[in-house]
Amino acid sequence: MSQMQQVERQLREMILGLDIGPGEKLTERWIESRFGASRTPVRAALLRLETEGLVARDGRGWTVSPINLAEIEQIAVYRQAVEAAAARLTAMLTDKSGLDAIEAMLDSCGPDTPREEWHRVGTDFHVELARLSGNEFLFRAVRDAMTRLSRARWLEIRDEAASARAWAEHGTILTALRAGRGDEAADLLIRHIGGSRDRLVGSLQTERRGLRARGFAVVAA
Amino acid sequence: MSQMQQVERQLREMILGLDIGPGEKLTERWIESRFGASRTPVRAALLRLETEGLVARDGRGWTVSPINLAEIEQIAVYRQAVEAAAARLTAMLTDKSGLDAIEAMLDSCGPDTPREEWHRVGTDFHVELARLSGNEFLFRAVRDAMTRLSRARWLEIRDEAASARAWAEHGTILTALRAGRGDEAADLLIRHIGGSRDRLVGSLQTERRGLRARGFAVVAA
DNA sequence: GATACCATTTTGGTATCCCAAACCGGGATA
DNA sequence: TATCCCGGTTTGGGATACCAAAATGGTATC
Repeated sequence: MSQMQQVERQLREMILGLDIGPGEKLTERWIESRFGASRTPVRAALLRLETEGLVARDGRGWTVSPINLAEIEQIAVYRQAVEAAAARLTAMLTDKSGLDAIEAMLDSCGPDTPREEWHRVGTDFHVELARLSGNEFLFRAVRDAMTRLSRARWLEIRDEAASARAWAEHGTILTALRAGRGDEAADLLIRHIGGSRDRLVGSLQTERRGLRARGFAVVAA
Repeated sequence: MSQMQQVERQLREMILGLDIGPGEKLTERWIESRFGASRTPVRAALLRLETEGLVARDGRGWTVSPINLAEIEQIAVYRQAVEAAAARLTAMLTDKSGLDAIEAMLDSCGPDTPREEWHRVGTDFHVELARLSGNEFLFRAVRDAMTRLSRARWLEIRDEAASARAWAEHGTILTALRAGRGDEAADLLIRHIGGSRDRLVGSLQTERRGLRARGFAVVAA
């Protein structure tokens, strides 16, 4: 694997893992020394992460993108559009094996599953569903949206009840899809995403003070 | 403006203007000498154009993305999802001045308007409509989709009747939006995009032999 | 104590150099 | 004639040097 890809992957992991806080300044030279690569691959990695929305230009320099509540709300609307469309396509599939795989993935999460895994599976549910649609653009849209939401979702304070409800909603969506009821699945998905957004934004607004205290930039809605 | 941005803009224009044919090989050194910049800004420009889908990796090297009929059909589905969502948002606006501006843009095209201008306005109708939604992600999605479609739309053989019909559809969509009938506008938009896609793909399939003769790579659906 | 100003350092933008791998063309061979 | 092989050339990936602009920090001034 090329160094550019390595730098990109490691830097993305540090950003998504909050090892570098939202809003923090980045210098090409720091990244260079941190990962033992020269500026050429570093710049390439930054350019790509910029298109992913994980890094942003700040004047002449670079910044880890802040958590942006307005953006989170806009992404929810965007997701509702593309995930509903993907669901309608997926419901028309005759081969249900893809749905089985997604269900197995959901079922693999139990009470003792680490939080990290819940986070990943909760993301992959949506991404893999979009992939099943067979439409590359819908898939990328969902994947990129979930990437942008990743840090916010990680910072969210989720109560047990909310998590259980979300998982139940995933189940009903799968059931509708398996039965070929695309419109119903789309509708459920839209409500599910709306609910997620409300809880997410609410949680972050509550937590805002604490997050700022940790040095995380949180931009208001 | 930085050289990277200049190279990016000029190269994009050459690709969209078919000065460099779809499928053609690109070398960083050729671009470097062509635009009088060094490889650093050239590489940055290529990385960005890659995310726009105008340029693709070909093994170790670079290629101008071919015209891809399968991609065009997938983009249509994607557009239907995001443009319908944008239309529903736009219909809820109380301020109709944005719609007035779009209508004025449409009206500025007359019988003696150059083809280039029709192409641009036909694109901007959709992009500006999405911009009015106020949702940055829907806007970018439409803008990027239209960019990817640009070359194919330019190569399309459009008969007078089809163009007139498309323009009439634009008008009815605006009317529905102005009246706040978002669902109707969304439905009209979905049909409009579907019709565009059918004519576009049909035209390209008919033209395929001729396009190949011009050295343009056209990938089948 | 606050502020304006200047010297120094840092930083991103660019040009250029090196290298290993891929590519290409021609000649030998079957 | 078709195929294989080999060496020279090209090419992208990476490293580094240089520069102008921006940030920084300390100092003199009010």
